[in-house]
Amino acid sequence: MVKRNISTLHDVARIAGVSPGTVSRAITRPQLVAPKTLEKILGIIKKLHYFPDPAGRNLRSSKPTVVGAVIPKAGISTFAQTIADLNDALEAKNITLIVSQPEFSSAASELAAYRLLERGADALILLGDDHRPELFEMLDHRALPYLLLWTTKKLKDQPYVSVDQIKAGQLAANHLLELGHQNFAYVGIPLLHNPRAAARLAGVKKQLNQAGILLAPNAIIEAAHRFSSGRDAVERILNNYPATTAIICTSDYHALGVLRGLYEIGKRVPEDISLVSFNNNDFSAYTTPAITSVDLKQHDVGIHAADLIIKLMHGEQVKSIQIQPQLCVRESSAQIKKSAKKIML
Amino acid sequence: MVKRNISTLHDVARIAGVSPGTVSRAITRPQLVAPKTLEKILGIIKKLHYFPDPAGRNLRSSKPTVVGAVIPKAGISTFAQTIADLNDALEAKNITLIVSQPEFSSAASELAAYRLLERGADALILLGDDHRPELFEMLDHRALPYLLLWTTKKLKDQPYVSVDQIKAGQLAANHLLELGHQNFAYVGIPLLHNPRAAARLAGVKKQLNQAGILLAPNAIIEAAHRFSSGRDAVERILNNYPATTAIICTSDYHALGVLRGLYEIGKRVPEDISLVSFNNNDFSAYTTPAITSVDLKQHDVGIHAADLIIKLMHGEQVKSIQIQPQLCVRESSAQIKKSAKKIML
DNA sequence: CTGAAAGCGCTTACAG
DNA sequence: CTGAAAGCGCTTACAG
Repeated sequence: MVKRNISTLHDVARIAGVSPGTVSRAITRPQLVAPKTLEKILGIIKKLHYFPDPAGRNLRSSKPTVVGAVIPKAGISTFAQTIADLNDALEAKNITLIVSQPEFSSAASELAAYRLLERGADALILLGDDHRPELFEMLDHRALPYLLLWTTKKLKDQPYVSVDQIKAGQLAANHLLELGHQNFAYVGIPLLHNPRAAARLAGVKKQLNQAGILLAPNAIIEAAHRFSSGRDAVERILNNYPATTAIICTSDYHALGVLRGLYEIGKRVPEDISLVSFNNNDFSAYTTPAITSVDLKQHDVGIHAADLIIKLMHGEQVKSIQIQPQLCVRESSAQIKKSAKKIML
Repeated sequence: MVKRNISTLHDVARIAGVSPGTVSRAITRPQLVAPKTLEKILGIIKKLHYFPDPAGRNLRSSKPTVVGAVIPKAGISTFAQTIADLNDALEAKNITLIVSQPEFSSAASELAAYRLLERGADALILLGDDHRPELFEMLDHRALPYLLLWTTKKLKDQPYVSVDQIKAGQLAANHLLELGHQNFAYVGIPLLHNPRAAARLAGVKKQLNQAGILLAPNAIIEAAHRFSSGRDAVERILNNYPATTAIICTSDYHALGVLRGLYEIGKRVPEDISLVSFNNNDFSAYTTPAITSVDLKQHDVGIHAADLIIKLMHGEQVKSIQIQPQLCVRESSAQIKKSAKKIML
């Protein structure tokens, strides 16, 4: 271990010829200190490069200063933008964010939550709503505020910031229906462990069903959340269901892979096949063709989450937020060709 | 503020009928405690959901547990992957990473560094080598270990994990030279504030000069680090320097934009123009055409950084690491066409 | 193997 | 406006 050589509040007090209490007040509530004393103390603080040891401070004051976030890995850094936004917004309020990104499993998440608390988290941000009740009992018992992100169930008693995933699915499907498509395939993250992706698919099905269209089970391809899985899915789609004229991808990562796969076998997008996806990643407007995508508003999630968790830490009541997704139409989706329609009929 | 309701070490001791010291030992050095006592204590700890308050623990033991990282924003989340890798590797050693992403300026970085220390950082990771000496004096004075990431100067006394950016530039230029190109343009991040991008460009120029080729000043386009800037640069390139057959982009973000820009004006890649870039982002292998890119090994940087900062926190000597970049040839670069050669002669 | 005691660096009523 | 004192929750020699 490295030996430290740090001046303490007592050092400052000794040199300034005042009591430690006065130095403490000079830092935390300067209006309580006489201007001349204050000036002298601040000068010494500056000269010594002194600042309060957070351990001592926390022990005494118990103001919440640390938010822990459990954000499981989802194959690709899906949530990087939200984490960055959250970090920025919390830092602006002098709150520290500590993040744990365990593998995707509820046991690993729960362990990660405990570890964050042991490392000093005063509040917790958790992904999804698939947690054991014991975890919430413990949080309640310790009166630890927490916030759920990207939940898919309607929660009554637990504060959350979520995106209407069903609506997102409906927007995607509706867009393609309006363009005249009737033969759909779907490429998605394995649904079992991802209620958000499952909800998007549910929205897609719902909208298709309203139009009297059934999404055939073998037209649903589950694939790991990687570009390569998207590419590899293309062959299976066209084998399983050659009439496909529209593909819906559960994320832009899949979509870029699918785009690549279609290019490799010589299918043109959108002339032969239309493609719609979710997330509206930063790259989606610049691929060729640019990807039509439903924006899931990651940025807004981060901003609202910071806002709500801070309020919760201050003991305030809070209203959960359901964010509305937004369709961004680009080049990968187009009116179905008459020839394709004929083949189908 | 929320009121807490947490059992302390004293509560555990009281219920177990032992002294607080014994409970502390049961947690930190169980081999010093009699098995029967230990069992009883651990049972109560479990029942009470007790875990030690890190504030109390830190105050007393002064073992380093928190690493702070100052990673300025670079337009896009360039460093997200490295931060995630670093976080994972540190978490595995029970070290907490706290990150600050200030705007790109050395004053903002220095302030961020101080803020991280005030929030409990026991060691610091800093980006680049453009820091005021006062910062290092302060760190030395407090015996705080620190590590520099992505430096471009050769440092003797300061530990760093860096990538050989000049070499990266040379690899890119050399690849295109071998393909017969002689008329180059460059699209890059504004060089003034980005020594890494500047070093890559220096490598490019060096390699070109060895081949007797001069990169014309108006063939160097500086652009903000966004996809759109890459796209917008295309027009300027072809206006400034119509003979261009090869474009080097300082990042894959620019490259995707440039690809898009070239597509929009009807230039084919690589038939008309070859494109080489840096970073080897995850999407680069899946665009159409796939982007030839020099891998800057972000993942390795994160892993090595975690390793070194942990050693430094334990007071160990450490050898700085210079990572070698690696060229990944894909579809965006090709042998120059004879016709293009003729035009140039 | 265990307990009593001191103390880590701070903050905060309390008294003056 | 300031000081003396208590104490936040823990760990760690020290003594037994």
